[in-house]
Amino acid sequence: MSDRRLTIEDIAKLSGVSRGTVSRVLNGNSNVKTETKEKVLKVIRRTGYSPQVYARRTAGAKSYTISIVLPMIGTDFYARLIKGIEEKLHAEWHIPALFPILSRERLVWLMKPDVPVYDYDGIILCSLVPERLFPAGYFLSDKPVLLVDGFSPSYDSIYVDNFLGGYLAGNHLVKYDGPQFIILMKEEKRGPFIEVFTDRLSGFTRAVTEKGGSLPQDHIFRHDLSMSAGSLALRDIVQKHGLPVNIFATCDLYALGIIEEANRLGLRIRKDIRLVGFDDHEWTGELGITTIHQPIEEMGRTAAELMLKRLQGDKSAVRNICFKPELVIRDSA
Amino acid sequence: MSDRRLTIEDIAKLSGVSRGTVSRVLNGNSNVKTETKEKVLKVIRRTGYSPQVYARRTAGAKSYTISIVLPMIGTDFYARLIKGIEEKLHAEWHIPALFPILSRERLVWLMKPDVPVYDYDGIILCSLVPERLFPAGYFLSDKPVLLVDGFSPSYDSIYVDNFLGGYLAGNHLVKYDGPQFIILMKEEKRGPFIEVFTDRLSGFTRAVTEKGGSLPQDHIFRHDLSMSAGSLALRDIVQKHGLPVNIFATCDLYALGIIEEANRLGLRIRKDIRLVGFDDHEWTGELGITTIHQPIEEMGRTAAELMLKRLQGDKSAVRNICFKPELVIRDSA
DNA sequence: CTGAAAGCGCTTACAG
DNA sequence: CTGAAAGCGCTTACAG
Repeated sequence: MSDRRLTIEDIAKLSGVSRGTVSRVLNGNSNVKTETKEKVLKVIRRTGYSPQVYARRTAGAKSYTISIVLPMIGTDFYARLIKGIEEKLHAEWHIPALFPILSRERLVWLMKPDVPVYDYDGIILCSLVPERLFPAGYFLSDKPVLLVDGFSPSYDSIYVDNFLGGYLAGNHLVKYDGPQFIILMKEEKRGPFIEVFTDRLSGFTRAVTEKGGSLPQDHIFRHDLSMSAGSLALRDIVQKHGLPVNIFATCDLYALGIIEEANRLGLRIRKDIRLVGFDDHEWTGELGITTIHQPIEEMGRTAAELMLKRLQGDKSAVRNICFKPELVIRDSA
Repeated sequence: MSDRRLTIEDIAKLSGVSRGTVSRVLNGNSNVKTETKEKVLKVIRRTGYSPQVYARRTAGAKSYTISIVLPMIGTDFYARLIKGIEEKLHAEWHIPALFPILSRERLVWLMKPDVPVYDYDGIILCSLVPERLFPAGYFLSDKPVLLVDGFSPSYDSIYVDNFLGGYLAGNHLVKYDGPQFIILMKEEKRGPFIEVFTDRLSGFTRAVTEKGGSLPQDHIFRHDLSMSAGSLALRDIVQKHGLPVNIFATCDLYALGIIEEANRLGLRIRKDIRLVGFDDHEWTGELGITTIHQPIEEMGRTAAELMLKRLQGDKSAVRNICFKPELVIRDSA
């Protein structure tokens, strides 16, 4: 046997039919006599032949695959989002291919049109803003493009009202005495990624000031996205400002770090430290963290459903779907 | 302008050259007169033309993309592994496309040959065992296939000695008085995924029994992969067995849950509970968790390097590269 | 340096 | 039901 990969032509010869017939049994739709079909199938099984996916697509077949571009993997947020997307896609026999933007260079790579991201039936961009991503202001694709955890008037967008989320947190924390603090992720201003943390800060600030409070610059802690960032921030806060304090941890991971550090410092959650997180990840229940719920899986499912509709040819106006976050009160505040 | 996507033919006509010449400037390798090149480039820019990736590949181009099949996203382990892979791939202008196996159905999907996973230049399988995955016992691909966090004599494999990891943990914990416990993930026996936790259990058991100790069935806790599993297990252990206890948390996430629960129960780590984790994730340092270090990023980098070599035509014998885990002693034991 | 042509591995009307 | 043929959008020797 030669080393080269088998082609449809080989299978045709081997089973004594034409290339077209092999293609028909491969695709299973059109009418092929059972007998012929069996004959071809037998050869396929015996030889282990498999068609080249890209050749099929060159010839006009669908890929049944959706590109998902996302800033990272490894966080609960994206794991839940992808889970929601996968769930719905799967039901319609589509599947996601993930392209994480793990480095700055990958961002310029994304702007090249001849990259496999654009190779599939549709594209879901997570937490990205096309207007800022592309110099021309628009996205390089003739396929349906949809935004999750991101907003643009020009694209289907599924997102959550982060300002409101911050506001709800603030509105709850101001009921306690003591100063207000916030810890959030450093975000590039008007960079390619959506600035959800900045929105949460804005909403929080609004709530605090509305009640006559204030949020001085040194009550705002910006860090990278990690548990230890929460620990660090708490240490700083307690050292400089004493107790009690109220802290809005703009993601649950920070809240976790804060609780850890509080334990080490022997501080009491709720007494010394009032804490509100963000995301309502599964483990926050057990830890008694009061948090802002955002329907992450549902956003994913909604996005996938809309994408599927677009793929079926739905040409209706751009949809912007905004979910409302909710305060989930538990022990920590 | 018509609605259909521009083709290379359109660009050729528009710039008054042949299709071949457009292709040459697109690929940038062969000699094209600067003048001609500029002319074509201008048309490309003006029209926003981009070539179809799959058509290029049908005609023989490489994809510069590697499929990564992995059981989940959202854990530190896979985030670090992918980071390592991406790093090296990126240096050689290749990129990873991620295909998480989020459901059982996706596993049977994976066995279909006409699926985009097999569409790229190479395939890296994470934590999967081809012999068990495929009925025929071998993998359906004519491209290079490589295993990370998995082992097979028939495929390039990059993995860590999990038995040794468990042994090191046991060897350290037996120095303390009190009974030994282990918490690990439920794994399907001889399922498609590699059973790393079972290996860690075996190593641990060996160390414990070697020193004359024992590990009764009710000292073994099997759960899903979550922080709260650690909490649950600790509650059970303390309730039934009193203090002090020694616990091998076969992943750091369990250790985190244990520390959380210990705090809530008012138990002292190291005094009441001696704890060894697994993975040495970044945040374990801050928490003072004694843990088993495995070089996750390095495994990723090594895998990517080897894959790149295979793509360059390296036909040398199958490589099995086994990394040794190390005990990192901190406060928790 | 560049055009005309053959070829990549498929699919899908079009006939019969 | 099935073969022969045209076509998908590219690339790449082959000439000149």
